[in-house]
Amino acid sequence: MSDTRTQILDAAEKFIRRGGYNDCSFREVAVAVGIKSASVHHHFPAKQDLAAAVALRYAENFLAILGQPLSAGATPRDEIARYCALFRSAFIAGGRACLCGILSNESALLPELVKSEVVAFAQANVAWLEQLFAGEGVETARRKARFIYSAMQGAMAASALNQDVRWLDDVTEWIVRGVH
Amino acid sequence: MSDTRTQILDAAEKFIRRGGYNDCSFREVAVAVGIKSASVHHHFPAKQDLAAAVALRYAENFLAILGQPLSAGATPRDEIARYCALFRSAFIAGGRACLCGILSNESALLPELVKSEVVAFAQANVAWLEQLFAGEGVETARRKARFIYSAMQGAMAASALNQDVRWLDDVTEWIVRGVH
DNA sequence: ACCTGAACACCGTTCAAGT
DNA sequence: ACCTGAACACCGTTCAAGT
Repeated sequence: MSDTRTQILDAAEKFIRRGGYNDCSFREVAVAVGIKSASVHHHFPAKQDLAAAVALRYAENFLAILGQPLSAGATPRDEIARYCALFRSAFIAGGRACLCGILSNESALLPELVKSEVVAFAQANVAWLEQLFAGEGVETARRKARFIYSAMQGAMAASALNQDVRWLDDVTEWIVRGVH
Repeated sequence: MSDTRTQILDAAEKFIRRGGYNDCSFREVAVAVGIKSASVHHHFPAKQDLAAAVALRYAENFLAILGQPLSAGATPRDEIARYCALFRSAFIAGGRACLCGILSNESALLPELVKSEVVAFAQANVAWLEQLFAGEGVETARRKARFIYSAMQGAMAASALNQDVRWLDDVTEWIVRGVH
């Protein structure tokens, strides 16, 4: 049995992935955990604290799975394929878009605390990808990295919208084939 | 002086682009127009009717600007550049992501009526792009089209998140150069 | 430390009532 | 046809009060 704080984070992540920041309510989280909504505020003073904690936990887990790029003799192309596959399995598992992708498109309405976590996630992703293109100059590396990250986030949104993983597959296919 | 219905659509679009579906409230729309919130329901019975009408108007305008592809001797590369530039100017004008891109990432929480408008927008975009690659076989054309649409939507979200149009520029640069 | 009930100003929606 | 005030069940947040 996990502690109350973890249960709150689990419930909040589920609701945010269901329908974004506004679709996650303290009252619904409280029911899922088995406490009262006012009690949730004891663990996370405001909603932005809760959402920021969810985003941080998601980002740390995502980046931990990515690990160090180009280890064990993997080629850049191998690593790009692995990167894309990670998005695919995240979609298959959750049936929905990347948590930080969902929050990205709500950026205009997000409290500053949540937004900065999402920005950090995007920057960490791009930094990881840039290492794959280190030999090609900073500008090209940055463009390629931003391009792959953007395409995967867009494909995730489209797959979620159409409830069809083949959007992700089509985009992945073209990225792996075309970026060289 | 435009009619009440148009004023409601204008206000609703502004609020949706500010912060998504949930950040657009009948009460705030009513204040912007100068009527009471109950009166807004006379023009649009439920919130999904209002949001669907906003999405439809946005899509029709976007597709009208795109027009017929490959007319006046334009090459596919010209048209791709024009397509990307349209997203850029939409971002510059609104300072925010594509209205249908914002709604895409909220797809899980959207009422069916709104979701189907967003799906139609995505399909119309892909259909337009597919015509640019008509000679390359249906599967390649579909992959390229989905890929460009996804990358631009993701880049829009990233530009809005970071308040920096250079995300869009970097991705556009790579698409125009790389898709051939 | 952790939880609670009650209150506040918000929200979408409904409806009987006005012109 | 178009608008309105009042009510309903929701929301995030606060706070005094309990253990």
